[in-house]
Formats: sequence, C-alpha cells, structure tokens
Amino acid sequence: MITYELLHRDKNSDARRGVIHTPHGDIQTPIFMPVGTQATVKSMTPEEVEENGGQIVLGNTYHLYFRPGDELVKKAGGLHSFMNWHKPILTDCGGFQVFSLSELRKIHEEGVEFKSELDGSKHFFSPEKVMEIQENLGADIIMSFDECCPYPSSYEYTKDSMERTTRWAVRCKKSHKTNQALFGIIQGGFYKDLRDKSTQDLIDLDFPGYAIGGISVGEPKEEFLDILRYTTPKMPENKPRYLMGVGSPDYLIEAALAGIDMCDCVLPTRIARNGTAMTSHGKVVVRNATYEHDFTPLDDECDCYTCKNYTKAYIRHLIKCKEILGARLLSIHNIKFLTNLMERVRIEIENDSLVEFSQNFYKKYGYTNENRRK
RNA sequence: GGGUAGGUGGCCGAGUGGCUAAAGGCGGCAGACUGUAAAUCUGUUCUCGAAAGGGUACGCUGGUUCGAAUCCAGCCCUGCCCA
Repeated sequence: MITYELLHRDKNSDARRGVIHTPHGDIQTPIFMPVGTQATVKSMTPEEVEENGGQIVLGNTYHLYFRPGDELVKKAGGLHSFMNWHKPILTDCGGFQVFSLSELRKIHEEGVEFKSELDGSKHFFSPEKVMEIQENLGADIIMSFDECCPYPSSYEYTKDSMERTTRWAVRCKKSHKTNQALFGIIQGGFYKDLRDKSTQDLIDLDFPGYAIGGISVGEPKEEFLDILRYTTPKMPENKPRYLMGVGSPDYLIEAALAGIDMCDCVLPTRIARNGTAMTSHGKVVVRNATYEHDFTPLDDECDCYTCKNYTKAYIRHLIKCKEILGARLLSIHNIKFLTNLMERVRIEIENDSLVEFSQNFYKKYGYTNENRRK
C-alpha cells in the first residue's frame, strides 16, 4: 500500500509539497513521471532514467497485455524485476487506449472490445480483466478502468460515460485483491457538475489516490485550466492527486499550482525522438537549420549529460541522420529538464514562492497567448 | 570501329502528342506531437509575384504539328556487349 504525507502547503496558491511512501521507496511531490509504455522509457536505460531524476515510471496495461503478455511479466517476477527498475511503478489501465484506439474498439457496459492493431485479433477488457492484468504486472500503483472521452463530447455522452466509468470503478475495487494501491479516475469531461458527481462518487468508494482523467485531450488551454482548477481542490487532501497525461512545462507548473502531486506524459520522450528539446529559454527544434553551426549546448543552464558533453550542431546531425543516439541524447535532456523543473517547483512551494516563479518562468520560456494549445 | 540501351526537376525515377511545372521515392525546409498504434505524422520544395498571373524547363540544334518531355533528323554524352 501507499500513503501520502503532506509536508507543506503553499501560502500563495493551492500547491502542496508532499511525499508518497510506496513499497519501492518514496516519491517527492509534485513529481513528473516518465512514461515507459512497453516496459521501457523509450531509448533510455533504467539507470539513465534514475540518474536523470526519474522517481517513478509508468507502464501500460494494454500494451503489456499484448506484448509480452502479463503472465510472462508475472513469471519474470513482475515489472520491476522484468525491466530492472526497482523504484516505484504505476501502470495505466488501458483507458487511454479506449480513447486513442477509437477505431479499433467497441464500448459496452460489460467492458471494451478491442481489435489488436498487431494482428487484428479480438480481445475483451473488462474492469475485472484489467485488474487481473495489472496485478500480474505488479506495479505499486494501478489504475481503475475508465473511458477517456474525446474532446469535444456532448453532455449526454460524457454523463453516460462518466457514470459507466464510476460503475467500472466499483467493479475494479470489488475484484482488486492485492495490496497494490488502486487509484480512481475522475471523469466528466468539461462539465463541472459531472466533475463534481464523479469526484464525489469516487471519494465515496474510498480509493487510496485519485486521478483526473479526460483533460489535456486537445482542448484549448483555458478549458484545461478551468477544469483543472475546479476539480483539484475537491480531491481529498490526505491522498495523492494525479493529473493524467500532462507534460509541457507550463501545464506541469499550472498543475502544481492547482494542487496536483503527480503528472505523467510521453511528451518529453516523444518530441525528443522527433528532434525537439525543452529548454529554460523555450522549445528548441534542434532539427532545424538554424542550429547547423551552433556549437553550444541545448540549454546553457542544464546540468544533464547531454548538455555537459554535446552541442546542438552534433545532436542536429544525429537527428538528421536518424541516428539513435540523437533520440537518446534528447530524451535524456528532456527528462532531466522536467525532473529539474519539478525539483525547482518543490523548492518554490516550500518557500511559498511558486506563483512568482511561474511568472518568471513563463516570461523566460517565451509563453504567450500564441503558444497556447488550440 | 560495330551493335545495343539510354540521357526528365538537388538525386533516383514514372511519364511515349494536349488532362504535364511534370507521378512516386529520397534529400532539403518548416509545422505538429501532452494517461505512446509515434525514431511518427502533416505541409512545402524551378523562378518572379501577396495573389491573379507571368517566365523559363525534360542532353544540344533544327524540324513536323494548332499543340512536343513525348514524333522526325543531325550532333554530343553515358552504360553494356562485340572487335
């Protein structure tokens, strides 16, 4: 099981500084969690993830069920042993795949029918099945099965979906047998009364942690912030609060300001593979021609392995040639950038200065209204 | 020297009379990426112009035709085979 310890509350925002105690060690919060869908943070070794500030990584129920199979992972001694990562692990439940693989699935009350994108075979995910898979995987934190609604969705659709997600949460709880921490996922789309209902119903079920799902799915930033700031304060104070699928620096800071403890995202590793770095001066598309003759590091303020040893010109060269080292060096940098950012956020919370920090950060990072997601 | 296949936009390569400023790929340039169907996807890529539109262009020169990358003639060049 896990417990949440509140260390300090920011006097000028809803931000909070805490620790989550897990069977595989403590997690200092707020935290950014790198995603390792297929039991690997793409291109990085577990040692590199740890050296670059990773305290916990994610795995994915859907992907690991298909390959290599959760039974195999169990046979290997669980995910920790299988992937040689001995710090905490959280597995996502496959709810996001219900959303992202919309063309390959059908949703029923009983569960979701999936057509495998690998071989076209049919598979059925019920809340009970998802619990069984996640128990085999053996993560410290597991997620209840949900549906992540697309944006935009009608009130009626979102309501039905949210209510079904709650019924699925009941079934997950009922069939959950291990001492892994099972988190509930708040849904309700962009409708505040639905968010209220979802939050309250899940609180009544008494989960050891709660997540906000169904935002950061392509909506305008204002709507994201609106739901984030509305929902987070209604989540229990004595338990971890997890915002799913957020990883750009501004969203992470806003999440912390709203009182979120945990975020995860593929963004840093994905944009790394596509030739982009996050830096203290904003996004650097190092693939671009501007950097052809730039023999300076990605970020002059960064202390990561990549920035200590390599230049933009070299990394650009690697990316242009599709050399895997390019993806690795950028992934290392981006992960370190975000874990450094969150470390800084934790310090600022302790000093009650996160609001001021965020304003300075945005100015330096170059965030304007144009940078906001549409 | 003889025979044969061929010369198309930065490169490879389709195209055998008008629908061709010319498919497709590569390369180049740019954009996107947020609980990973992603080392992916999208746009763009002769030139002038904001656009409408114009100018050049399929080895070279000339010809046939209302019209030629496409047909004809000569020349130049390249690969392969034979001497």
